[in-house]
Amino acid sequence: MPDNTYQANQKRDFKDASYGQLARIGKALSSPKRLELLDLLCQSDRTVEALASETRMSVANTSQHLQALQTARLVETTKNGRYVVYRLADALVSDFFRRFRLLAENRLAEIEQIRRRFFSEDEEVSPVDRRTLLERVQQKRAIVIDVRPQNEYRTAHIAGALPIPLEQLKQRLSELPRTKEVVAYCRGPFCVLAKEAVEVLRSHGFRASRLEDSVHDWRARGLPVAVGEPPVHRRLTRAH
Amino acid sequence: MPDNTYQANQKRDFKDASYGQLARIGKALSSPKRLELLDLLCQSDRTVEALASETRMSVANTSQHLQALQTARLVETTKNGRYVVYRLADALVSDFFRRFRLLAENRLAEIEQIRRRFFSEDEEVSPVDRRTLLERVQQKRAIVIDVRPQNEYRTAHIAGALPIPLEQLKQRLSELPRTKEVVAYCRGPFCVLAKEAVEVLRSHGFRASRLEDSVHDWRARGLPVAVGEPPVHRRLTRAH
DNA sequence: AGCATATTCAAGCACTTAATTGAATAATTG
DNA sequence: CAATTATTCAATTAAGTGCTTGAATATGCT
Repeated sequence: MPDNTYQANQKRDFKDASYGQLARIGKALSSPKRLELLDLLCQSDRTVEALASETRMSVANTSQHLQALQTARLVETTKNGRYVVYRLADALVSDFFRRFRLLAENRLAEIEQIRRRFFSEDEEVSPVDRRTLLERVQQKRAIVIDVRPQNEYRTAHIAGALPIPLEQLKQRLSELPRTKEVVAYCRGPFCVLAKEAVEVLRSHGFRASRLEDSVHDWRARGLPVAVGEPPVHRRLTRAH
Repeated sequence: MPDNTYQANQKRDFKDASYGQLARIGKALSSPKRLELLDLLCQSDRTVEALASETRMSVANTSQHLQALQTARLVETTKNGRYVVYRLADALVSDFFRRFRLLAENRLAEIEQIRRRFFSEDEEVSPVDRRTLLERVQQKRAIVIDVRPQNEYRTAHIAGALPIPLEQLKQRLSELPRTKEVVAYCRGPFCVLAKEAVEVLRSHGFRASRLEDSVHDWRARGLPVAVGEPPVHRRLTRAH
C-alpha cells in the first residue's frame, strides 16, 4: 500500500512536471503584447528598441516581455554592439504561431468581427481572387508589392514581389503600372501597412487591393517564397 | 494632425483587440491543469467528475478550469441528465494541441529529461522500430494493444489494435500471444497507462514495449486509424 | 415530495503578473 | 574619460489567477 502510494505519487509528479513544461509555452502566449512581439519576430530579427517603438510599449516593458519569451525558449538573442537582437529560436516557432493564429480565427468569431470593423470589404483580395493571383501575375495582369520595411522583405518575401516600403510609396508611384491590378501585402492579417498602401494607391487612381496573407501563409500554401534582394532585371522591366 | 492621431489610435485599437483575442487562446493554454484536461478531452468526451478524478483535482476546481477552456471556445458542453459532458469544440483543437506539444518538446529540453527520468529506456519502442511496426504487425510478429478505457478506444484507435483496458489486463493475459512482441499504447507521451501495462506484461514473461504515440500522432503520420468496436473476427483469431 | 448526486456559483486567500519608474550596467562615441 | 545610448534590473502598484470552501442549482431516483 505505501509502495502503491509512492508509485501513484510518482505518476502524478511526472504528469505535473510534464504539463508544467507545456504551460511554460502557454504562459508565453497568454499576453497580447507578447503575441504581438512574436508576430513581429516572425517577420525578421529586431532590436529591443525597434520592437518597443513598433508595439508602442516602453523599452523596459518590451524587454521584460522578450525575456518571458526567451524563458519559454521561443526566441533567442545575440548581442551586437550596444544592441541586443532578438530572433525566433527556430523556424518551427513561426510555423506554430501561424497555426495558433489559425486556431484562434477558427474558434473565435470575434476576430472576424474585429477585422470586418477595421477593413472595408472592397479593399480586400477575395479568397477566389487569391487562388488565381499567381496566374494573373504571370499573365502580367497583376503585380504584387511588399510594403514592409526592407529588411523584412530581405528575410523572406513572396517570390516576384516588388519591395516598396510604405514609407517610400508616395515617392515611388511612378514605378507602378496603372494598367495592372496592384496587390499589396505586409505582415499578415493583423498588420495595417497594406491597408494604408491600398488607401494611398487608390487615392492616386490605381486599382489596388490588400492581400492579408503573410509570407509564411504563402509558403504554407506551397507557393514560391524568395529571400534577399529582388532580381535586378525585374526592377528594370517592372519600373515604367 | 488630430486626424492622423485618430487613425493611429484606430490602428492601435485594432491590433490590441486582435492580439487580445489571440491571447484568449494563450491564456487557456497557460495552466498545467487546463492542459491536462485538454489532453484528456483529445481522447474522448468526459464528464466533469471523470475529469476531476483523472486529474486529481476537486470537482469545483475542475469545473472552473473547464469553463476557462470553454470561454476560449476550445471545448463545449452538452447536458446529459445530471451530467455535463465536455468535449473538444472542433477536431482542429486536437490537431493543434498535438502541434503545441511538439513545439514544447522541440524547444524545452526539460521535457525530454523528465521523460527519461520516468521511463526506462528499454521499455520504449525505439524510433526505428516504430517505423516498421505496421509491417511487423502484418507479418504477425507483433500485436498492438490499446490499454486505455474502452470508450476512448471506441472514439478512435490505431487500426488493428486490440482493446485491453489496463484494468482488465491481468485477467486477460491468456488472450495475448507469448510468441509475438506486444506493443502497448495509450493516450500519448504524458500518459502512464502503457508503462504500467508493459510492467505487468514483462513480469508475466511477455516481450512487451511501450509506444508513446497517441492515436492522433498515428493519424498525423498518415497511418490507419479506426473508430468503434474491434472487428469480431479479429478478436476471435487474436484470442488464444 | 424528499433525498442523493452532479455541477456551478460566490467569496476569500495566497500568489502571480503587467506595467511603471528610476537606477544600474554595458558598449560606443566624441 | 566623460557623455550618450541600448538594455536590463529592482522595487512598486494594481489587477488578475488558482485553489479552497461552503452554499446554491438542477436533475434523477425512490
